[in-house]
Amino acid sequence: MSPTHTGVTAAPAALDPCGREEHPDCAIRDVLDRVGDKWSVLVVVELAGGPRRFRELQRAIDGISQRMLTLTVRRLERDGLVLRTVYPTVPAQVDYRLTETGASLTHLVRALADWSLTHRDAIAEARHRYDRAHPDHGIR
Amino acid sequence: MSPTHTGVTAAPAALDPCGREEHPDCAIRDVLDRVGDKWSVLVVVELAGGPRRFRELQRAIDGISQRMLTLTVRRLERDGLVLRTVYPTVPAQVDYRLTETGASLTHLVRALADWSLTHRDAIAEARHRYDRAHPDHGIR
DNA sequence: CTGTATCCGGAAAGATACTG
DNA sequence: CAGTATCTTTCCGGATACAG
Repeated sequence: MSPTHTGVTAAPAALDPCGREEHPDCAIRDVLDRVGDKWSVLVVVELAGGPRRFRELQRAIDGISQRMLTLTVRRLERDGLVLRTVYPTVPAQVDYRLTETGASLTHLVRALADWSLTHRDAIAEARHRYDRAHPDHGIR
Repeated sequence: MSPTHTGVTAAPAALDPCGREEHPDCAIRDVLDRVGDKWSVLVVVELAGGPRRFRELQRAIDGISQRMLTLTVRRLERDGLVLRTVYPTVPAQVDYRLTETGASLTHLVRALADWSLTHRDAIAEARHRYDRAHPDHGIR
C-alpha cells in the first residue's frame, strides 16, 4: 500500500495502450498522431457519407485551406485509410473514399462524438468554474 | 445518382459528430483538441492506474518536460477530467487522480488502443507501399 | 518536491498565386 | 477542377533558471 506501489498488487497497472509495454513506440500515439490532427477526423467523417471529390470536401469542411486538405488526404491515403481515384477527364476529376480500414475508423469517431456529446456540458461547466476560481490564469 | 447528389436521398449524410449540425463548434473537435495533443492521453492512461504525484507522472511518461506536464494536468484539471489535491506538507505534495468524467475517458482510450493494435500492421504496410510508389514525396 | 517565468527554435497552419 | 509552390505567421514544445 505504499504510495510508491512497490508491491506487485498494490497499484493497479495503468492501462496498457501499447502492444508490448516494453516497446517504446506506443500504439495509442500512433492513432493519435494520425487522427488527432486538426482536420483528419473531419475528412473521415465527411467521407463516411460516401465518396467525395476534392472540392466537395473543401466546401463541406469549412475553414480548411486547399493546402491543408491536400496534406490531410495525402496522409490518409498513405496510411491506407482513404482511396484516391483519378479520372482522366478534363478538367481533372478525383474522388476520395474510405477504404475498409478507414471505414472501421468511423466507429471510433462515433464513439468519440458520443463521449463528447455526453460530457460537453460537464466540461463546459468545469471550465467556467475553474476560470472563475482562477481568474487570470493563462491556460488554454 | 448524379455525382453531385442533388437528390434528397442520393447521398447518405455524413456522420454527424456534432450535436446540432447547425452549430459551428463541432463536438468532435472539442474532444480532439483536448485529447489529441501530445501528452494528455498518456497522462490519462497513467492515471487510470490510480492516483499519481507530479514526479511519478513525470517519471512514468518518459520524455515529458516539467512545463508540458504542468500545462497538461492544468488543462485536464480545468476541463474537470482530473482532480488535483494539494497536501500542505513541506515540501509540497500534490496528487492527481481521474474524476468520474476523466475515468470514462479510459474506455475511449482503450478503444483507440484496440483499433490501433488491430490495424497497425495494415497501416505500416500501406505506408511502405505508398513510399515505394511515391519515392520522393515529402509527406509526413 | 512542485511548480512558475522566460526565452527560443522549428514545425504546423494559413494565405495566396500559379499550373496542368 | 485539383492541385503545387511559396511566403508568412503562429504556436507548440524544449531548455533553463528560479521560487514557495
